[in-house]
Order: sequence, then structure tokens, then C-alpha cells
Amino acid sequence: MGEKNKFYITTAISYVNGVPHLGHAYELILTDAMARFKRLDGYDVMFLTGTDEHGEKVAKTAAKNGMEPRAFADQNAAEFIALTQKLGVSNDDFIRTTQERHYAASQAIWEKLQEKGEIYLGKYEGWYSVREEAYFTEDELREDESGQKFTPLGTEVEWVEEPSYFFKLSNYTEVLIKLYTEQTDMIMPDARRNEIMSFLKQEGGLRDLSVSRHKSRLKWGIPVPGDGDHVMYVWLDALTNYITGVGYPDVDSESFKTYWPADYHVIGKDIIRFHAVYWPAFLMAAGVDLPKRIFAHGFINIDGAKMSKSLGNVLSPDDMVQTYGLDQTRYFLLREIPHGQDGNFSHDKAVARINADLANGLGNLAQRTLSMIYKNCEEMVPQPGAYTPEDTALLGKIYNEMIPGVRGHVGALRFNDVLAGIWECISLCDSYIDAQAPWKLKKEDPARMGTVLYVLAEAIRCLGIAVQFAMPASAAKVLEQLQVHEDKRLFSHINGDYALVPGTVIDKPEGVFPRIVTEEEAA
RNA sequence: GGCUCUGUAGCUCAGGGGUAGAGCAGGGGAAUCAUAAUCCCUGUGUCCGGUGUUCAAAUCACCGCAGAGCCA
Repeated sequence: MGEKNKFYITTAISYVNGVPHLGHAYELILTDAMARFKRLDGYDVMFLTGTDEHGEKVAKTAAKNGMEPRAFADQNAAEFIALTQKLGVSNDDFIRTTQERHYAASQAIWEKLQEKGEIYLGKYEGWYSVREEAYFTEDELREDESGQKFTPLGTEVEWVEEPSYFFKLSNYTEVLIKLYTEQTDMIMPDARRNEIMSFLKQEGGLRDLSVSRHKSRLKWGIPVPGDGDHVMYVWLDALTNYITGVGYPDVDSESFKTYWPADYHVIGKDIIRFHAVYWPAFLMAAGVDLPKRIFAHGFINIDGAKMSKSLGNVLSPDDMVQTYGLDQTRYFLLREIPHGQDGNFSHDKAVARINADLANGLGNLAQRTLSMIYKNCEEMVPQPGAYTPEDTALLGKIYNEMIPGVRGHVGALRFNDVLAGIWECISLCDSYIDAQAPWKLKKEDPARMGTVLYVLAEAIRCLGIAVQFAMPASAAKVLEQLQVHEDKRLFSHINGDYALVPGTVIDKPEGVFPRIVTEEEAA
């Protein structure tokens, strides 16, 4: 086998100020599905996720909890690491911005920017609320009779002027407009690209960006090289994780040369600007290649309403996995959330989806087929006879069209369409089984029954392989039942050359996707 | 206020100038291998409203309405 194509994909790194919620889980699962699909499709994949640990909010929350920022970050980062494990996420690395390697990378990119004259020491001027520890622009503020200005939350602001380093972002307005005019699919979906374009085209263009904070305000950050009075702005620090993860600043390292530029940055729609404006500008300034695609996913609503603490409708990934099962949760999120849009979650929808597609669909197909084999073929994969046109049509479709038919959707992270495409094949199997009626053949033509069951088992082998990216554990159970060797579970094995071996003994089949019985039905 | 996106069957959504589509739900029939699962048949709905362009508009343009979002 020749050189594998490489594929580098990242999630945003999670800010450790809070604990993981369903949004984090969704992003991880979406990205994981892509990473797994690419591995199954023969790519050399690098999948990076991690935590963003510096900045004011973390320092503040840590203080509120009577902890040092570092200890607080450690504690919450552990939660995010645990989440990747609970969700069966196949990340190759987990980066924390507090790691030594990341300090090195961040300081290196800073030095690079400085060396190229892209950073200068200036003065930050603006309104600052000590209580909220945040900067405000003039138009966000309101004023009382005495002329005192207040934030939207009603705290007082004061005018501050303090030294700060600035990045010459203003030099990149035209370059970025040109970039996104030419590379129309670099930002997805289009709605987000439009937003970025209008941001770039605003009057006056981009302003230079403050990329440091004075230590009198913030100590919890990466020190600015050569100036102990400042720490780096959190976003410059955070975005850099994507290159730290593949070895920056060692641009000659094997991993950097292999994986950078990233094929995909998968992020939430709320942080598109940092990824589509600041990050490419930083990279261009530092002389590093740009990522190929930035995909901004939507948010998940609960029963049509935004998830919020005040509404009390926050659903944790743990709750969901516990209620429906891990693979069921993964399947639901991938199948039900439309591409790049906000999705909606409700218990009824989850039950409907899981029962219709998993229990009644794939689960039942596997169970009815394997049960018939187990009971009627001496507990082993039957010997097929000559194929009829129906047999050839079904297997031909699955061998030749299933994966090629969904690859394009995967490229665009349209997993709802990917799964719908695979489920068409499941539907074909159900039609086939009904038309062939192996239960009748049992008496009339046992040899033909063996062929039909063989064709079905072979179809299920391929479906099991196909579905691994979405539901790794359940797919493994199906493949396990058919005794498919772990080395023979790639998309390249979906063809007749790797077909099931007649005579292979199978265990008594057990249902892989239990039906969810609601209370009304049970009563 | 400016701009963007969305508005299609009960629900979730696809389509996108030339007799309206899928899945789920609902209705009817068949079958009984299987997790009461499966198969077949069944979709007239002002394609948000209005005006316009066109031989022809759900599809294009403009004006509205509703929802979501962006404007450091």
C-alpha cells in the first residue's frame, strides 16, 4: 500500500470555566464521526481536541471557589477528558493550553509575529468595568444625569489607558476578502461565510487587535516573550493549539509536515469570527499555511427552546447517554441535527428516531436474519448457491454504491444525509427479505433459503462496517456476531473478496438495539 | 437601524423557472422469520403574503410578515 492520504481535524478547545454540556458533546461526536469515517476510508487521521484554560473568567471563577487557577483548570479539564471517554471519542491527542508544549508554541508564534513586524506596543484606550472585569465600547453604555456611564448590567465603567500589544489586523482586511471571495467553500455553511464577509467589508475595515493584557489586570495567561508586564490575549493563545497539536514550532517535524494544514476546524457558530478572521490573519502573518475548511455547527435546542440554566432545561451529555445509551445518543445527534443548523431535541423525537431506525430498522434486520441462520443453518453461515438477479442487485448496490453514495455528504459534514443514505440500503434488505421469504423456503427449497440468508448476512456485514463511524460499539457487536475479524472492518473490505466464509460458526444472536418502551405503551 | 439565513404535507426536512418530494406519524391490506418488528398501497399541500419579470414562478426581482443570526 502506498502513502496514505492524511486528514487532520480538530474541535474547538473547550473553555474550562464551566462543565461540559450537550453542545460540547455534539461537537465532539460530529467531529469524531468524521475522523472515524476517514479512518475507515483509509486515511491517516489526526484528530485533536482539548481545553482552553487561560483568561480572566477562569481566574475569576477559580478565585470564587477559593482555588488557584491552575488547580481549578486541572479539575475542570479532567471533566472534559472524561467526556471524550464517555462519548467514545477517538481523538488522537488531547491538548491543554497549560501544557509546556503549548507555552512553547504560543511564545514561538508571538516571536514570529514580532520578528515580522506584525505586533507593536501601543496603548489600549477604552471603558472598563472593574466589577465585570470587561471592556466596553461607547455604544454599549448608558449614562446618568451626572455623566457617569454604566454597562448594560448596570456597573460603573471607568476610562482606562494602558499599554498593550497590538496585532496589525488592519493590514488583512483586503487579503481576507480576497481569500473568501476565491475560496468560497472555506467557511461553511454559507450563512456563516456571509457574516464574515460583511464583517470584513464594514466601513473602515478591520481594526488592529489588542493581543495582550497587562499583568495588573490579568496574570493567568502565557507570558509575553521579553516583556514580563504582559500576558498573551486568550484567543491568540487558544487558536494556536491547532498547530501546537502537530508539533509547532518545529515546522520540520514529521507530524507538522504530515498533518498541517488542518483539513477541518469544527467549531460552534458563536466563535466563527475568531476562526475565520483572526486565526487566518495570525497564520498569514507568521508565514504558516491556512487551514482548508472551517465548519461552524449550530446549537441544540430542547423542546424548541434554548438551553439555559434559568429555564432549567439543561440536558447534560451524561443524562442523555444514561437514558438512551451512547450509540443511540450519537446516532440521534448525527441523524437529527440538520447540517450547520440549530437542531431540536425532545424526548419524543429521540424515542421515535431510536425505535424506528435502530430497533425496527438495523437492529431488527440483524436479529431476524441471524436468528434464522442460528436456528435453521446449524448455527453457521450457510453455503450460498448460485445468485439470482435479486441477490446480485442487492449486494451490488451495497458493495458499489453505499459508501460512494455518501462520501460527498461526509465531505460536507452532512451526517444526516450520510445516515439516510445508509438506511436506504437497510430498507432494501427489508424489501428483499420479504420478497424472498426465507421462512417459506425453509420447507420448499432449503438450499435457496441458505443462499438468501447468506446474502442477507453478507449485507449485514457491510452495514456493520458502514455504521461504525456513528455507532462504534454497536457496530462492533454486529460484526462480532458474524465473526468478522477486526482487521477486516474497513470500507475497502466492503466487497465480495472479503465476504463471509460459509461454515463460520455464530453465537446465539442477541438484539443490539433494544426498543424503548414508553410508559403509555407499557401500561 | 444595516445586513444574512430560514419560512414547502400533522412533524422533521430535501428540492429549486415547465404536471409538487422523502422519512416519520396517520389510514387500508399482506405476511408471521424477527426486538408486536417487516412488506405493499395511500400525500391537492394558498411551496409565508403581495406585486412584478416571463409563454411559464414554489423556483427570479422588489415590497411586506414571522423566526433565527451577525454588526470587535
